[in-house]
Amino acid sequence: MAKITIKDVARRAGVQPSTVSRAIHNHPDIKPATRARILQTIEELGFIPDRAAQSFRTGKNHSVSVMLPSPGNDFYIRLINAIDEVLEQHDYDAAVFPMLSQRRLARYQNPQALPYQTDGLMLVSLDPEQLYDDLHTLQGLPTVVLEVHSRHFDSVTLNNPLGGKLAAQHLQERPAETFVMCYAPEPQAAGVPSSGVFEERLQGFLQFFEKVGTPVPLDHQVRVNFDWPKVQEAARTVLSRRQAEPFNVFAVCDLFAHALLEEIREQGLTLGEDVRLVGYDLEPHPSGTASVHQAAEEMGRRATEMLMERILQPDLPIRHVQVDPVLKVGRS
Amino acid sequence: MAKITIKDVARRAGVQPSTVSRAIHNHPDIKPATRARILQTIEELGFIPDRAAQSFRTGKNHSVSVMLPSPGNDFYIRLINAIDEVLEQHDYDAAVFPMLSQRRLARYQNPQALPYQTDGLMLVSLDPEQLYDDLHTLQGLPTVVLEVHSRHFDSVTLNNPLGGKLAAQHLQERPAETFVMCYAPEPQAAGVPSSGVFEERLQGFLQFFEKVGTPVPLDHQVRVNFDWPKVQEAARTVLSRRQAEPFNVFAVCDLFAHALLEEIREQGLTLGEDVRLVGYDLEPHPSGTASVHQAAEEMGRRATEMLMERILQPDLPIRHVQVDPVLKVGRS
DNA sequence: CTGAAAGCGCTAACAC
DNA sequence: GTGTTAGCGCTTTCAG
Repeated sequence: MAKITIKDVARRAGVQPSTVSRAIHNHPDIKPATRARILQTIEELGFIPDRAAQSFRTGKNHSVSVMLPSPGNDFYIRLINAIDEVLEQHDYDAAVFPMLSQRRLARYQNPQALPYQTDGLMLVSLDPEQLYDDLHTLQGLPTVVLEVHSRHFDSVTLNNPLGGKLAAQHLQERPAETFVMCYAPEPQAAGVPSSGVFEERLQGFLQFFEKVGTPVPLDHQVRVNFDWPKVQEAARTVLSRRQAEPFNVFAVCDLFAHALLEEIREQGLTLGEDVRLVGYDLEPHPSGTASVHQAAEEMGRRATEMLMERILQPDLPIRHVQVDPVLKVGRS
Repeated sequence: MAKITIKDVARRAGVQPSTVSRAIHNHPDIKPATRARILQTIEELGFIPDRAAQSFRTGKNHSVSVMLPSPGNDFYIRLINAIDEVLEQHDYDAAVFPMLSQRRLARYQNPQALPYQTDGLMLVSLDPEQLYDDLHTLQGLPTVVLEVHSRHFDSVTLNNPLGGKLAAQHLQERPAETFVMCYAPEPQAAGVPSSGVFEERLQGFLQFFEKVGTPVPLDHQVRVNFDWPKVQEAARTVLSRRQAEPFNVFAVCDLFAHALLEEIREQGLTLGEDVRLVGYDLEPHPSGTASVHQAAEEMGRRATEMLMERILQPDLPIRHVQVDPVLKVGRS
């Protein structure tokens, strides 16, 4: 029961190993009949090409690594699915590397670590400058950065200021007292997602209202970090500061929106009537709310296509793509 | 700027390639001085061994795949960290494959798919019999199954009946009307975690009370699936059926416990006094509750060690390990 | 269209 | 303790 190699197939089919190789890879210069016969033999013997030998020989292993903070939230799942879809078309596969621990952070400083044993790397919500002590770790590995802008690598970012602006426009068409629940940056945990995106959303939001001459006062901007009890408290604060119904709220991320939704329900307010809430990537999308929809799918597709191109042509100039969100309005 | 190989190092250090190889791998039969000189040269040239060539040659790539339903929850994070820790000691690395989509499910039927290009496989909360149309997909790849029992592979399971029993014991020491919020299986989504674990917990719980002569009546067993609004409703149902305080509740999973906690808070009840809640792997662990603590870390460690052993000795008999949970009582 | 042959980079058995 | 050598399985020229 020794390993079946390309030689065994060749012998059995009465051809040379090189011809078997051509058959496997749909090489044009092969007579269909020969090809069919070889594939037949492959079936019979249950031959499976040795991928280690293939990647050794060709220098490609048809896989890419996706590094991200910690998956499981809806945005990342949609993103990974989009990536998978494009990769599949290129006959590639994705391995996921969630940066769950300090141990991994340290381990992956080493250029020999597993994530870099692929043909390409996608860094999601991770800033390479913060992640790596020395960018040299990536040794010229084809890389594209998602959700973060980078000078050194291809990148796909979301137009966060536009997201804020869309939220603002929506609310401005429904004039009322307007609040925003925004993110208060903390001492940065090493290598984790740059909080810049929330600030960008906020600024896009504030700037719109400034331009139209109705700036959002400071005490209508409630800042909080990601500590759930504090988030709940902040949601209560927002509601307590309102003068009357209806009033408007923009939540820069879904965690904040969920806290608000809970509080709104408890106080017996009606969404879309008493309070107009605009969230970010709300899922499920409750009626009576609006939500800036992040184009996770488009971001994933674009990034994957860029990566595939760079794998084929490593010397391409660096490219940056920005993807626009759209506003989704729940039917009320 | 051609690729630096072991030959370049050998030439520069005035030795043969084989000696360089020995230096890299801490082979005992090498003079410390020679070794030092070679390592020095490796530094100078910035040589990095070609992993593709190494795995081709040795048939090992020092990595294992971890397949799981969808990560992100606390249990899987703890598990992966534990796995990482043991792997690191063996100079191994883990690649994670979350089964996020039907596409992946289909793709990974193919024995040539990426997850199987490693030295070993860990299947977490996934039953190989359901996952694979044909177990032959795994082609004798060293495999260990976690959280699911398997006849064909090494496995590490949690003692779920004991978990239920521990919960029951705890509540029985605090006599009161006792409820349980348990899982109602739905038409099974293909390949996803067997719901059996919840049933096992429930049965352990019920059997204990039966044995001590105070069985839990049927209308005190509230069944619900994983749909959040329905879970909230079920939590309300539990509370509405109580006759008086104090009363006891066992929640077979953290989702249910969270719904109960929310409801308890809203009704202004006091944990540990009005209501004694026993959850499963509650995180954070609120005071006034008890929680069956699943030994994610121990499970991860044991499984990884088993896998390492099997990689070294593929012909070992199949082994099954069961890990006991412990009850953690929050200080009230 | 197919065959012949070289060799990718590394390791391990054996020789000395 | 180190050198010599063969070869892992596959792809890819180059010849015919």
